[in-house]
Amino acid sequence: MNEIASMLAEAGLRPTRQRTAVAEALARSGRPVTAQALHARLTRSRPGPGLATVYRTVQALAEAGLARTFPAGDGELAYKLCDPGHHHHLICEGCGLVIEIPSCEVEPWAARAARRRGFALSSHQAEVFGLCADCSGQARGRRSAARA
Amino acid sequence: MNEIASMLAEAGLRPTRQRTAVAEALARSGRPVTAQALHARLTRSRPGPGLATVYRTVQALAEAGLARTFPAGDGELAYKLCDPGHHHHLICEGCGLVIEIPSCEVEPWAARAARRRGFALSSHQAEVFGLCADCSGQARGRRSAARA
DNA sequence: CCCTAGTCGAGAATGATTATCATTTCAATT
DNA sequence: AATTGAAATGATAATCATTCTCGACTAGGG
Repeated sequence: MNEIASMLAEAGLRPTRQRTAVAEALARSGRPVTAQALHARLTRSRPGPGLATVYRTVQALAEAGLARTFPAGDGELAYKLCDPGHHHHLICEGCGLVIEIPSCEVEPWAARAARRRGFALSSHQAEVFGLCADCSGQARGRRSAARA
Repeated sequence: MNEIASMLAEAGLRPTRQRTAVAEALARSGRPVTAQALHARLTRSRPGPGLATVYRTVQALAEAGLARTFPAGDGELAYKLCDPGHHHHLICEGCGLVIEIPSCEVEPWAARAARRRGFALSSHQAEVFGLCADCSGQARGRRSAARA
């Protein structure tokens, strides 16, 4: 019934209680989360999936193309539920918010760059970093309004 | 005297024997290498810098802007000596060859994408993947010439 | 030559990820 | 509702890259 559950099923993953919980938590967060953080969040109060299961689930989601990985600070990996199609990301350096950019105007540049050096193009990848409206607004407000 | 040594000195890193060895090995390789691999290579026959020193050195190089990091397979980090300026990379999925692409035609797209969603642009990053001339040539040759 | 900050190195410690394997659950079927 | 084989789970141990510790060492200025 659940939207999340059917998404799992379509990817060939049995929608178990644990997997659904992991995928839901991932969806709820909306920004990249590490497996560790996810596990902590899921087991803070109520009992939740085991750590190994969380790892297995996020990896399965990534393999199925339903999630993307982001390098998190040190060498850790963070995961985020993403649309399966090709897209890029706009990432807020303040709060970690991630927005998908569907249109791909990078393609021609990538093709040209590859061809020019004798490469057979296979794919490309691009991310844009900055401060989201909220975060840059806060930064500006802190100067002028100095609100309590 | 050494070119490598003076590069280190300019970055505020004392050009010790160990550091120079690490930087030279990195330069010799020309493609991303993990700290582990670098250490193995440096100590295979002759005695070389300790593992901790290799880690410290590649990190220092990265912080100084003389090296870039690449995610290597699993969660490991690989390092490669790079020009300090802004550039992108063309990466061969066959042999790991990395070519720097200096011109940045991605900038306007990144700026537009950010502005359109209220982001204050701070930076962007892009990589192109494919097969280099040699690797795609081999793939083709294997079919037609089947050379020994 | 002596001093001091910067370096080194060997090995212990850390911490994320993965493997193990007995147990449980799924879901299709009887 | 009971059966069943495969898939999934979880507690824990094992791995393995990376970082820390701290005593020894070095370079270069005074």
